[in-house]
Amino acid sequence: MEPTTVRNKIMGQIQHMLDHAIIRNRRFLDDEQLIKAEQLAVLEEIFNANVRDVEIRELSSHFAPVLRHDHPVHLAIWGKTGTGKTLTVSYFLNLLAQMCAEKNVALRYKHLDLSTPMPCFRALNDLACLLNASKRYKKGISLEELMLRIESALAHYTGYLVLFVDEVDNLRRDKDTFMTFLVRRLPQRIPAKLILVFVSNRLDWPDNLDPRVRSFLKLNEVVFKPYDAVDLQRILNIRVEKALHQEAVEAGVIEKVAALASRDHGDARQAVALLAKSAYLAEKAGSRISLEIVDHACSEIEQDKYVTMIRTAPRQLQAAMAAVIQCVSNRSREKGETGEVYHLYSTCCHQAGLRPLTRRAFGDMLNELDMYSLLQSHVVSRGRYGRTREISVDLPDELTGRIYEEIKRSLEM
DNA sequence: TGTCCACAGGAAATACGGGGGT
DNA sequence: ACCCCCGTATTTCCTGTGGACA
Repeated sequence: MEPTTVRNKIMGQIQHMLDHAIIRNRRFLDDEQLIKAEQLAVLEEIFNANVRDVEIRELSSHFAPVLRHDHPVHLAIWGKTGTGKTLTVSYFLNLLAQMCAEKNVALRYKHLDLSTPMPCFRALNDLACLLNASKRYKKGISLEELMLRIESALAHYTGYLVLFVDEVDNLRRDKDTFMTFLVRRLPQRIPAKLILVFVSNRLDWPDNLDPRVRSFLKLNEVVFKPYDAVDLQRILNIRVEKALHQEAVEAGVIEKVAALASRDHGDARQAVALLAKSAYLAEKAGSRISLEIVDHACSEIEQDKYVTMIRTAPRQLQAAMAAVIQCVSNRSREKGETGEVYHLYSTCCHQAGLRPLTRRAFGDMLNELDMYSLLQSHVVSRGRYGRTREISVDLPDELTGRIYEEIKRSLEM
């Protein structure tokens, strides 16, 4: 091909992409990439659209006594993931801190983020870091020492101290030690007026708490309901304004994304992800975002979930899945049965340098894969030819292929 | 009707691994 | 550094099962 032809072709393609640009500011489709101020700006708009109104009002009435120098009780907040608990509370506490500053009420708030599971030690350590009371330790310092440092850091502070403990149920071991410290010991040892705010996504969270702590803990409760379709539409609209060229979004797209998201989770983050994927696909195809593209994006996200699930699964589980896929596809047969699949599984393990588990454990793995709906299995009895499980894979062929490739890569086979 | 296949799946035993205490 | 403890993963052992077949 003539060099000029190639050049023209490439330039034409680039021009075409520019003409059909859909995404104006990619960063606004992914919260991770936004800096704090921008996040707050987005939030502000969301709240201005009357989303989370009820919850904010409850928070307000809970904290109102602070401005009258009263001491409110502690607060527990429940809601599923992606319902905006963390963001709403941070936003609210920011505002509250501002208001208090204006009215000369001393108030500090700290956000203790337990979004990854951690034992009591790390939680205390993080808290100490937040209060500038200590540096980060891996070990080598006793819990008592940490507690003392926290206490001495606060020894001269007499105002309000709001401690926002995010995702409390991630406290692994010794959670009672931590809770006892926060609920019983700390308030007695420091002059500050302590207000604890616990966020959790499980309703039954206080149930497995030390009864002594629980009875001591006076709680007010706020529940965050999942977003409904209308809320999600508002949230999405804001994102569209910031991130996309509006004319590239066909009518009904937002409604559709919102409906899909509210139907099966009500998680705002996932709704935005779906919008982002749609925009991305549309841009790649050089078209506007249409309803079909949303469907397409939805199924891709769905598929991606399966692939990441298998990618992050333990290797044994991967080997088991590989065996099932081999059995179902290679022999052009619909169903596999336990004995045969187990045999294939042993071979897989051998190839991947794993020690095969026993049949018993293998059966449990099949159940697990079934739960993730990576396969379907049910037991049948074949009379005097014994009982077995009929195992089938009910996923699009293309997806099965992707999963298999993923496993091969991961197991190096 | 009894037998027996080829596995399911429960319970208890055991191995493993990581973290805490000394 | 060492040992102990505890929660989890896996194994071992075992009983149960539906229906074809004789």
